Amino acid sequence: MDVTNSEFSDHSQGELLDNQDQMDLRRGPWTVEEDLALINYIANHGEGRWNSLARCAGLRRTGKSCRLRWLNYLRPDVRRGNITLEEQLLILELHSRWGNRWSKIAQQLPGRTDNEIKNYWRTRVQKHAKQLQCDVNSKQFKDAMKYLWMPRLLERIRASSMNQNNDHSGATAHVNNNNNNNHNMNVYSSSIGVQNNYHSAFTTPDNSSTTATSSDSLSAQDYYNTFHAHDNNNNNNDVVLQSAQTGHMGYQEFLTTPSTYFADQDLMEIDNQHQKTTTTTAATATMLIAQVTCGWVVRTHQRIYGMLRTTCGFISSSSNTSPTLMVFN
DNA sequence: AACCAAGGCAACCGCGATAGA
DNA sequence: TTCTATCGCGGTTGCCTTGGT
Repeated sequence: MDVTNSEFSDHSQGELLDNQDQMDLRRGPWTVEEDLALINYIANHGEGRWNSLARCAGLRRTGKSCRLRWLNYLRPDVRRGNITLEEQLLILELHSRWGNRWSKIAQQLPGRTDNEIKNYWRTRVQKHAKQLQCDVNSKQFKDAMKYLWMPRLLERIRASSMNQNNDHSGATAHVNNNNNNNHNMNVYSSSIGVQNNYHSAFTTPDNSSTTATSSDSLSAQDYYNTFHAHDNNNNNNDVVLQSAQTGHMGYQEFLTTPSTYFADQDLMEIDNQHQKTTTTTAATATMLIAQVTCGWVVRTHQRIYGMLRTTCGFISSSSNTSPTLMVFN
């Protein structure tokens, strides 16, 4: 493939290059040699000033191209591999909050790039919307995400966590090791404080067990169940209940799935104790659980559920737990 | 084995924001 | 204040892979 771009121009940004430079510029996939040149140069001189960096490194690429390659692929902390269930959950939740703010969303998933998340959204999430024959921004689709997809992800995360605990006792020890590096870690660090803690969570070697697979897709029956209910009754709560009763989740499990029952004021109350910033929605609970089950606190996340139940007025055997349990040692 | 369609993803493009001369 | 260079973001494109026929 001839990747030389004789037509390249980016004059709109004032990134002017002389004609000879433009003739020589390469486009398309990067070669190993180019990657090495970029890595070596940045290792010795640091990043920034991308146009001059490209020239000094002897790369026949635009500064933009170099920056993109570095940020999205070569950076040492880029996290490769499939999007995990926890990450999926976070993406769904954060997108519902922030929309297509890919960069902002990516900041909450250390090692993931905005490009990767954007691609995930466009290929996986929009596929579901297409299956539903509805717009990805429609209420119909958002309901499907909130009441089916996200609870399903939670269930799978929980199941995966259980398996890890049951299958190998080392899982707990590992989590504890992580926690040792994060004394007094606070689950309610929420979107602002998540990043540091998240990183250690993602280093859990067993997280591949929660990697996304094709089975993440909602089945046609799921859609039917949800929207058949929707057709019969426009009351959202009824839709939820019917979905729970007819879907894969058991009713009791459904009741204890945070995104289905959390009231805004409940979480606002909790969230206010830890940050005075954003309005917290029911879906925040989903994110918190995702964080919890990410690995740092697999052993204790059942207690979190208990606390959350208590917070929402669900009296259970775990109701003697209190919000203080949200701080881990 | 060959062809085709769909999916996944890396890379590119355009534009607005920002910094600094 | 204006102009230019650069950065960063979101949208889009197009190539490669995979799965189905």
